[in-house]
Amino acid sequence: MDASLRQLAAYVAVARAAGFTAAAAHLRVSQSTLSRAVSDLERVLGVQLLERDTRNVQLTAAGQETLRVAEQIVDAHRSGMKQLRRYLLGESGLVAMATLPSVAAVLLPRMISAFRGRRPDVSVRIMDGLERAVLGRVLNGDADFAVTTVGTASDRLEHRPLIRDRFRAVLPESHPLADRDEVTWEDLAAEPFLAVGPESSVRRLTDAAFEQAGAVVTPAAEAGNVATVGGLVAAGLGVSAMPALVLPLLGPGHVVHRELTGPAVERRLDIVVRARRTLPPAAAAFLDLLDEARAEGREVPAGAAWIATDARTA
Amino acid sequence: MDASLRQLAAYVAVARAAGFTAAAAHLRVSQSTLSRAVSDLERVLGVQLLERDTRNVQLTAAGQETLRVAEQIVDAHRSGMKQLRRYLLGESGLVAMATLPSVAAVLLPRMISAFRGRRPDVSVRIMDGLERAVLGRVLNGDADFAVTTVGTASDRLEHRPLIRDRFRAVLPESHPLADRDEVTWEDLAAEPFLAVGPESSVRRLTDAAFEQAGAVVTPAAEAGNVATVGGLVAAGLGVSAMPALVLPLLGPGHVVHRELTGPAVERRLDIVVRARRTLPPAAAAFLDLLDEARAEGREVPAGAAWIATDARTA
DNA sequence: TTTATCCATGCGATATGCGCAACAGTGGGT
DNA sequence: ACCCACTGTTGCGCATATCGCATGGATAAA
Repeated sequence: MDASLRQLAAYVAVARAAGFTAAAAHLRVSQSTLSRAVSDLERVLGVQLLERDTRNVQLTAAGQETLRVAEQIVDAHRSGMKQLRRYLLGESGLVAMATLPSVAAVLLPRMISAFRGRRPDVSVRIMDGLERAVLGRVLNGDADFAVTTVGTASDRLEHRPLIRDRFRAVLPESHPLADRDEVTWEDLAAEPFLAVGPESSVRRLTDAAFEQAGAVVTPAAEAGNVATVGGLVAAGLGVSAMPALVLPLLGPGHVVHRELTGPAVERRLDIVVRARRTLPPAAAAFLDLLDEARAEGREVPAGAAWIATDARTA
Repeated sequence: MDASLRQLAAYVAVARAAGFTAAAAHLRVSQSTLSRAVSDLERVLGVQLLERDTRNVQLTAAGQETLRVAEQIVDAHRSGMKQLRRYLLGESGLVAMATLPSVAAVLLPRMISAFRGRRPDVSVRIMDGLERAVLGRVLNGDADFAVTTVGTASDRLEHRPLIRDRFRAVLPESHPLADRDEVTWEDLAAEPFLAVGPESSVRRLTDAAFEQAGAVVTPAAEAGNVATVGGLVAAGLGVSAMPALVLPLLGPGHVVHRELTGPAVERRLDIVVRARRTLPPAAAAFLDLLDEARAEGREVPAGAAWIATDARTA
């Protein structure tokens, strides 16, 4: 007892073209098809919609009303499908990413800017936090993916290595070590070391670096976030080591940074997605953009470097 | 490349019921049908919409968006069809009628009131004017039908006699003829006669009545509308004759009216519609109401009387 | 381990949709 | 007055879509 979309679309075309032949040419179907479709619609509705006058067709009163309604329905379908197509092509929708504050502030902005330049109708949501929280966002579905370090692997997550981020020594401006072009972890171990809190993935890596260098370092002080540590360094309380990408977060204080040699210590930033789960198209498009930027070797903040694609899940 | 309504509706049902079996029971179709429909939709869109987990189904991100869109489309179709059904049943829409002022003011109000009581969502538009204008409204389609006198028949119009409206003598309160219960056209012919303008259908009938009575009457005065004529009568300038339905329009002036005997003169009010043209459903419903009122012999203003249905086109 | 439940799929019957070709009505041109 | 060009309708056959039944594979519950 319901009119089909096909019948309604056919009717709209015929009514607008004021003729079956013209409408058929417009829709690229045979004229007899339209004749039947409209005839069927009239039969289904139980009303005559058109006054056929061999020369041209005219709408009856019921035809007018039916045209209004049919246009609404057909338009709703057309615009809905268009909407959906755009979404599925990643041209609309939302990219929800979780990431570390440093990545959010230093690495992502240029990526997001490029992305929004190409896909202005896609919203980007960034949820920054420490590693644990970031991975939690991905696991519970709040975020489509994460760009973060990964301490312990989970079989519910998949990783794609993205960026290598070298640690650099962070020193007070007037510190003796600041005279050198490069310093070693042993050099740092000999100074009062200012560490970030144990929640931070950076802390895990500095601890490991010192251990690897055979040094036992007890932090002279700890702070929850890197900017605070930077402040402590600027105040001359000691030295620290941080990945290059976080350095811009330290602000314009009186600190300098130098290359860190000896054991090359770096953090690896991975793209992390939920295992066995397809990404929303817009998110996939964003990741494609990252891959593209990597393939083109597009510029990345100093101290960071792309990791080639063929280096697969670790 | 477009999803069919059937696929979208199936998907909405499955997504809402969170399962194929439950949705199938709800839609009264087999489960396999839904399985295929959703599968087809996924194929058409090129995206997985549901995570099938043998126990229950979950929406993917694309599934969420598709559900939003599919609901819009399906709702638009459902509500559109409902709208249309109501229109076709005459439960919504517009009744546009053209009629004479007296009919509009005296006969129709009770009919319209009854009609709107039953079909409150139908608008009623009344266009009043003199016979020529009224018929013009019907001919050009402004009005769905008319209730009016018809001087000359047209093959582009169809008539259905509706109401017989007897002429009555209209006299100044203190006029000698006012002492009688009834007067004749000859009586009136002996008095100064006050006529409505030649445009009015009433004028045609009074002229005919005098001629039939063998009297030659030259109006003592003419006025464009009956209320003015009533005023002239009240002022004692003469007498007149008007159909019963017109009398309420004269207002509470000092005029009286009496039965007019001799040749029984009446005007016939017809329902007039365009030939070979189907009425809008709401208008048809209104005419049905009139027929029903006639069949039940429902009360009609004094001086007017229903004309039986079997008295066909004249 | 067994059972019940759920979704996917092969299969055959049927309905629907489509274009071709032939037909029928009508207005303009000759 | 006649004919032609154009319009919409309809019969027909083919292709495909749609449906339900029956079946199979997988998994959670008993």
